[in-house]
Amino acid sequence: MTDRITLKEVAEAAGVHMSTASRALNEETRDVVNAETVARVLKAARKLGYTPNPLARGLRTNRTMTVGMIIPDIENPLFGPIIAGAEARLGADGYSLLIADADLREASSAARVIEALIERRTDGLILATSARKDPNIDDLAQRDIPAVLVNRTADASPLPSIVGDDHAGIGLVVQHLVEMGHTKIGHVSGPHSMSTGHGRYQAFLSWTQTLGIEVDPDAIEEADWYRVGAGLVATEALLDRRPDITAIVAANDLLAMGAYRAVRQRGLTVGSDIAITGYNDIPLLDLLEPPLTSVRVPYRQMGSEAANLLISMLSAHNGHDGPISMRLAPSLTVRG
Amino acid sequence: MTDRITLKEVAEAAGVHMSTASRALNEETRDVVNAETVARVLKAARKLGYTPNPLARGLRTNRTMTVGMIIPDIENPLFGPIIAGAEARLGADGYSLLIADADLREASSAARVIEALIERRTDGLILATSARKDPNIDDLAQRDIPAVLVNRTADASPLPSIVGDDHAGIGLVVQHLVEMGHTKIGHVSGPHSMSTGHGRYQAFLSWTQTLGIEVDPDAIEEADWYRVGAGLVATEALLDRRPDITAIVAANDLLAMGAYRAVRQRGLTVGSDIAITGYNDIPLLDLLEPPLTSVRVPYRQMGSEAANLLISMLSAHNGHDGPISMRLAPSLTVRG
DNA sequence: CCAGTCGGCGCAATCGATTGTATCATTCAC
DNA sequence: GTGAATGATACAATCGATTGCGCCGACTGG
Repeated sequence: MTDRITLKEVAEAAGVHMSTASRALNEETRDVVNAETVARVLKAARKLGYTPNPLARGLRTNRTMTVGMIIPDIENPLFGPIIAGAEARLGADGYSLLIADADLREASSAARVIEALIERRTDGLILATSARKDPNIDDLAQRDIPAVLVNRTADASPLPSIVGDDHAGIGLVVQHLVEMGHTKIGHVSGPHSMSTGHGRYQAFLSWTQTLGIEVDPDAIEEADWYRVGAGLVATEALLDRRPDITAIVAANDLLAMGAYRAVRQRGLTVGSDIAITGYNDIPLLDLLEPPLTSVRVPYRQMGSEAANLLISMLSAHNGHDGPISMRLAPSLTVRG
Repeated sequence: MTDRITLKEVAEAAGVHMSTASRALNEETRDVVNAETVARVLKAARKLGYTPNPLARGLRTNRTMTVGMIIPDIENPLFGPIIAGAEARLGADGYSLLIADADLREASSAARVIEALIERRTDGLILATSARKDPNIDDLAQRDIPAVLVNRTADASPLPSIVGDDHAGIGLVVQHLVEMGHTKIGHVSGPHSMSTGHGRYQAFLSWTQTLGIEVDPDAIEEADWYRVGAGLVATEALLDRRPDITAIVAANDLLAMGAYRAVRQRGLTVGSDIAITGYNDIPLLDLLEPPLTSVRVPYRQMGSEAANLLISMLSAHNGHDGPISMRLAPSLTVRG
């Protein structure tokens, strides 16, 4: 490792004391130093290639300029854009992103990961992991640790969150299907233990009612996981009960793919016999046969808004403005 | 933020001096302290909920227990497993992962990102981003900064790397196609500026020759990017020149999908008219029609091996053992 | 009985920055 | 001309750990 230049060396090169050099280098305190001196210090710093030691600074200021992000399942392509968006926004303000993935199956794992991130003295946390009831969230709020939820939120969350507008999104697909002439629409719902599963389910109920479509509990089946296999099973159950439906709104693209399979297994054709819609608009959907109509959620923006919110919380010298949550508007990608 | 317990407080609670407490808490130095005292300190630490301040420690020891990882395109689902594997391995040794994504289009962007990570005093770097000729890599090696390459490597890289065995992987698909009776096989190659594109291309040449299949430059086309669109264009050019080929080995799944489209646009049927194989075995491929046969690369393991290697480099008190690179064996997932 | 060892700890310097306060030279007001 | 105000900089404490060194008492050997 190359030997690093310290503030003291810069100060000596500029012929001033460390403290003066520090103030000259620091935007905020620059104005208490003579302009000419500032110039001299800056020049010396540039010439020597000075970069402040974040550890020393952090030790003194109690800030690490680092935020932690907890992902339930980093292999899920959903999170790539969220991470990218957050990282870009954080980087613009000099923050770095510490990534940790927690096994979403047990809350204790998430708790451990959160604790590790806090011990690292991260300035704040972005959680992409929450269930509708998550003790960790209340815990964080109680400890006054700056944190925001992204993608999923908790019921009555004490933490601000950035999520997609599931009500609007489901509205898009349901309206689309109705416009296509469908009146018997089923719903393969996501797990109700997650805000997305629950929210989309509620939205489905609400929209079918609003649009005057039949609302039959038998036409709704909950998948116990956001996986293709779970979608297959749920769709089978659904079609067993209601073989007459002509369209299925899946709560997620993977569930939609499961639905594709289930429909095919019955010898029916996706599209002409039964229309299927997805949610999330993950890549490659257009390569399916027939291509899947889905709801596009602005994940990248979601990540960047979450970062934005967290940054504003971290720099709020004044009191909090309370949790300012956001719902991002989705859009419909029509393909089928 | 809760007020944190310091070492001094633990020491006082245990009735010893800071330095003794420090030694007692530290595995390595524990043995110079009386066993009974160690127990007392540990108990006090546990009772008070002491967690060392990584900034203070890092300032003194010059280690942050943090490694940086640079991803060219975090939205590419390929990198999820790599990150997950690395994170898991690093976490086991107390390291955290700082993620940064660099725009792969310009090396200067990568250089900036690398610099930022170094200024953060990361202990080491994992690069998933290198081109075959990458000035950044030589720069890092010259500066003696611990770093490993993952997934892609550079020509004659001075840095150790963990990559997939492209020769073996291409061998798997070519052999498979030959066994299916194909003799006129085309290749849609990835960009030759990347080690994967170049390596698979070389492997294709080598295997066709070994197996006694025709080797015709006209049956090979280089896509300029790992994207569906690029695969489409390349395949069209390929089929224009050689409409008689019966199989295409694509250097990547996305290119394979482009090939699907190109074949269909010509009114041909994928599978019966022209067989297509992919590479990487990204998720959801089995949902294509017909499902895509692809080469599975152990990406998660790749990430964890890279982390493993880096950790061993970081803890090598003795000199380096030189760059120990690895090629991970792929496997074939037959579907079509 | 005395010198030499050694186990066990405490002292204090140190890492590299930030920041409250002291110092000093001017300038200004009255 | 004296005191106060002001601008510019230096001094030194501080953040919380690690670690080289030295001290002290007890034990051992001759």
